[in-house]
Amino acid sequence: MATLKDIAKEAEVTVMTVSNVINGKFDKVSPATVARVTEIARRLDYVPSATARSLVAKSSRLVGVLLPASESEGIFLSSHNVVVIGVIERLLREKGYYLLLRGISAADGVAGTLKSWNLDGAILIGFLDSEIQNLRATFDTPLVVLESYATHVDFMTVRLNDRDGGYQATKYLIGNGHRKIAFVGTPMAERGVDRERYEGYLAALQEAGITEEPTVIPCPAVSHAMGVEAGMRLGQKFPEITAAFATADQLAVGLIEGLYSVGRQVPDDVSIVGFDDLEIAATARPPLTTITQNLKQKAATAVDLLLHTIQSSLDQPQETVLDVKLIERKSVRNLNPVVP
Amino acid sequence: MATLKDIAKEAEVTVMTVSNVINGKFDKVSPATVARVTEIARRLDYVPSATARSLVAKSSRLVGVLLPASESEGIFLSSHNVVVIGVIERLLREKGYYLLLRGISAADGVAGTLKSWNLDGAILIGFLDSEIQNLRATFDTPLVVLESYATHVDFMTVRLNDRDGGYQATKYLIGNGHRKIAFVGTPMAERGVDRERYEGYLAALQEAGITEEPTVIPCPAVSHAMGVEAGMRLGQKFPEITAAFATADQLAVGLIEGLYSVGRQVPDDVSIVGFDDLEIAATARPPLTTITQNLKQKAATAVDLLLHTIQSSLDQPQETVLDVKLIERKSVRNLNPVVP
DNA sequence: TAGCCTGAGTATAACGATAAACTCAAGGGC
DNA sequence: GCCCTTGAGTTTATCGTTATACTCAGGCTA
Repeated sequence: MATLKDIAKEAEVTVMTVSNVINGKFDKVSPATVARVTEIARRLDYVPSATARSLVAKSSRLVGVLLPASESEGIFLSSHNVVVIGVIERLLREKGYYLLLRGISAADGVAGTLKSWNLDGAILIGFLDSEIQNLRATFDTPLVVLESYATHVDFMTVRLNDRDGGYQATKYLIGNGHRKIAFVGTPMAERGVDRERYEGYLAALQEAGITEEPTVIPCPAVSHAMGVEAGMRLGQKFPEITAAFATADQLAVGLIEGLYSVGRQVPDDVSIVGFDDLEIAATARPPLTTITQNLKQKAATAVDLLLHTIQSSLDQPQETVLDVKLIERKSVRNLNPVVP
Repeated sequence: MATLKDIAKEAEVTVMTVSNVINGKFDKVSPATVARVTEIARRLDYVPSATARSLVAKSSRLVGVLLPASESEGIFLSSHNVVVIGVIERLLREKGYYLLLRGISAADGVAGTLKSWNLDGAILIGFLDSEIQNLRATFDTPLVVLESYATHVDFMTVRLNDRDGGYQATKYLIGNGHRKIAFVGTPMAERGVDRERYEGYLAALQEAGITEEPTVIPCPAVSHAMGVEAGMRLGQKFPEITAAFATADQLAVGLIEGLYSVGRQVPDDVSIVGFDDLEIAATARPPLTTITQNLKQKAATAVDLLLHTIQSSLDQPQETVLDVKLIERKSVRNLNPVVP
């Protein structure tokens, strides 16, 4: 790898002059020298050393994308995090930043030696409240938090309007004539999103004047298998239910299968609305009506927020709430009489 | 951030002595000094600067994971690449390396300024032959290539035994009494894996003495929608076909739906075997019999190969072919008469 | 007692780049 | 003719670490 020194020797100037040319500070250098140095740099295929630069500059142009890692399995990338990370990567790249991907395991001294890279900032995805506090204490760089289940925010956060998601899903079911609507999820969990979604669900019920006790099928995990189990339970123990709102698409897809296995069809017997709009939602049978989030917008907001904070060095707590909307597919049956 | 200098000042020794303590070179330092310096380092929460280290050392402890990026959409992470990257991340982390995730777009000056980080090595996932040649020319560090569609290999590669996969899938269908078996994929494409799988398919047919011209449904893209289309075509134009081998699970799942839409059921009317064992294979209806690959093994092999090459600095072309196996689910019907 | 080794450091230079201060000749104003 | 400015660089110091060579006092050997 060619260095400034190599170019300087060949061009018979000092490294400083070459540095000035490379960085476009032409007011210090004669046009003839600029041309000569530029040509030599191109010929030697010169690329400035990022490590040397970040040593002298305050900035490393390195952004961490941090995810929780279990001891045995490493990081987990859910299918929407995959999209989010893809968008983050592209935006950072376009802006001249580099992405350090890193799993943070609990045992790992919180962030281990990650500090050594002098990150300009980091995006945290999917951590619990306490973990975020730890990370925040370790890094003095700007941090943006995504997919946080945190209850109180004293850092930059981007999250969905989960409450409105629950509300829209439930209202849609009600609009299709359903009144016995189950909630499939964990309203009381540490997973704050489900609590919010549950509140939206309740609000919609109340607005429609549905006063009976809501039916909740708790799901301690978010997985297909859990959904199947929930579906079987729902089908067998709650025959009066005509619709369900599931707080995750994996659950919703499992639900369809669980219901089917106990002889109940979706949407003919039970209607379902999911949440997340994962790939499986579109390809499920029937295709799943679900709450969709603008993942690209989420990622872009996070990157914008982070880079803006890095550049202005004003790191203020701030919460950005993104809209969600319902996307209509074929998992809900309209119970309303047809108006002629 | 505390530096060696800060510690040195407080311990009243030179930075060199501190450096020796930090790096465990105790033969140069008295036990008393070791204790004192260690304590101060801990108290100041010292972490060595990776940038400074990689400037002086030859090694940066940084490994690139490079993926193709389209101009508009950024990198694409298929669901098995997600698993692969997760495992790569964990293994690198355990070994003290850091992962730089980076999309490479064609327009991007091949690898742009990525060289500036002085990567110790890189893992390339999913590039075309020509792109790999370009990247190889840009980087003088060890490279391991995964999911390559390359036809000839003059670098380290880890790939599946695609031919055997095609063979196993087809043989399984034959074993279940099928003789009219379609191939759904692109045998002639640049995508070399399909060609291999096609060869395995042909080999199995031949072995079973099936001599009729094979039925091929070409699929220029690998997507659910493409599969649906193929399924409709298959169902309508080839009513004699009782089974199909699809070279990707997305195609297979689409196929099920396409067949269904023209009135043919899987597995009752048509049996299907897929390839890849994506998450959607297990949750499809019916659950898809498919060819599965050991993704963790693939990732681990790549990391081992890379780190070993980095440490021994012996970069030799080498091809590692991993076994695949068929995983039996419910998308194949047994046509054999039941033996009493 | 001169010479030598050893333990415990220190001093210097280097990695690649940049910021800031300095040099030094030519040209301009009055 | 003298002083000041300007253009086109150069010099020096610095970022945080590490490798290598050096110092220097005390103890040991012959």
